[in-house]
Amino acid sequence: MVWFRDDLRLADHPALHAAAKTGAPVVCLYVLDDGLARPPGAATRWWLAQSLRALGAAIAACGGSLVLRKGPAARIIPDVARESGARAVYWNGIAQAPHQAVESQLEAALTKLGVDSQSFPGDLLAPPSAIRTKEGRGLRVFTPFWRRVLSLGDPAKPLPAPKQLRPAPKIAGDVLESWRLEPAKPDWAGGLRETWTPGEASARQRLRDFLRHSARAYVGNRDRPDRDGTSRLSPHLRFGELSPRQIWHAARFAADEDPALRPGIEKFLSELGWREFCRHLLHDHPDLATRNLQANFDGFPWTRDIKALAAWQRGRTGYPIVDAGLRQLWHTGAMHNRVRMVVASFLVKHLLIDWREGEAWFWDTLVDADAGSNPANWQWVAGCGADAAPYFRVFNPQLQGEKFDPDGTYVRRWMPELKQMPAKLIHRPWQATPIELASAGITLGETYPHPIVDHASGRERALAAYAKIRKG
DNA sequence: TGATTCTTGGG
DNA sequence: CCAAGAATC
Repeated sequence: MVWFRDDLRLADHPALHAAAKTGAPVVCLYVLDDGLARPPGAATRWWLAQSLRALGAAIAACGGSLVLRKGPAARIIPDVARESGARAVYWNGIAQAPHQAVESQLEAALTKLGVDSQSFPGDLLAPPSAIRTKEGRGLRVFTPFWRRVLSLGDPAKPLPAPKQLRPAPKIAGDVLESWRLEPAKPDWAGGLRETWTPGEASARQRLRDFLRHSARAYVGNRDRPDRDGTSRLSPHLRFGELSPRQIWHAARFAADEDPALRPGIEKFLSELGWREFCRHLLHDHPDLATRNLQANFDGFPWTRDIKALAAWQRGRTGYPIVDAGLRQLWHTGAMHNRVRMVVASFLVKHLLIDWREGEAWFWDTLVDADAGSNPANWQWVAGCGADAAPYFRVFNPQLQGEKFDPDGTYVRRWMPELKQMPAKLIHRPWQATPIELASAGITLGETYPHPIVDHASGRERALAAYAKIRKG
């Protein structure tokens, strides 16, 4: 039996590969365990449903079948092992405390039943145990961390997908729809369906397309939300439709074939490195999503402002680049990386709202919401993280817009009310004259809001608040 | 993976 | 007056 988790693929799946190699019939099992780790948000639940459908179809095409069960994994899996007469249960390990706890409970339960169990690595380029300081601590700064990972050389070559699976005896399972992972009334997932095709096949296609078409100009384009320059692999990676080492080897191969890709590939792989870094951080700090990594932030004077938080969530802050980002998120379940930094800085610095509020919103709305990356990067922006952005770095939303979306293409795409605004003014509508506003069809305060905080005074307020906790 | 303000040196 | 760079938040 193979227990599938955040590894919804057939290729480079060490547990599945090992099970298929035994030549015995293989039961493929996915367990929806709401009590394990952090309950998924609405957007990731939607993705999970699509990805499970794709995985089920792929397994069926090899002659096997995917069994779905709901409940505590440590109880369900031994149950299914007994029902199916499984001799062994294999899975790919997840280096996160709650998952590791379940893995060891499960191992004990299976041993009691006389069922063999085995866990395989495959979710990371390097295990946390391999990247330690002399004192045995995890690295807290990205650059030395990534250097250490690179110094280990290439990770193992990806494993092939099994060509055939011997069918196992029929086991009762849930119907996917009964899990109600997808929204029904209302069905808000239209924008997600337009934007994404979950599943392993689509993930591999996207990787190929990226390496073929976007890697060359990645360095210049990756920070430009108005261009199509990023890989958009994050949700596929989040659900393990691709493994990091598949990406690593495909990218290296592409760079070897075409040296012109090398700078882009190097930068791209370092982004994979950030994912790795965040997961290692989560391994060392299981409470990453709730606790400031820098304890002096525990007394930070956050404001509770429900109305400002709601304005931010719905993209009604009066800063076009911020609002466009949050609308893109609401519609598609994703946001361009550059804009994530801008909206996060705005929430935490201009509005002085606790980073956990923003983290929770992203957790619920992002299709790529990741237990490591999401909290680690929010902490980074807030300045309380391991390798934190300096506290005085307050993004100016107007300048960020003008620099990274110079023609306003990105803003216009997500903010139809600003469509008529000329590029010169699109990132600062509050400075437009009444005539300019009228000819763009905008009434400030009605069709588009006034800025909910003034940038200069918001910046001063943030610096004053951060000054209070500085030395602590 | 910043922004702002002040200084400097050229026109 | 302005661009470029340094200092500071």
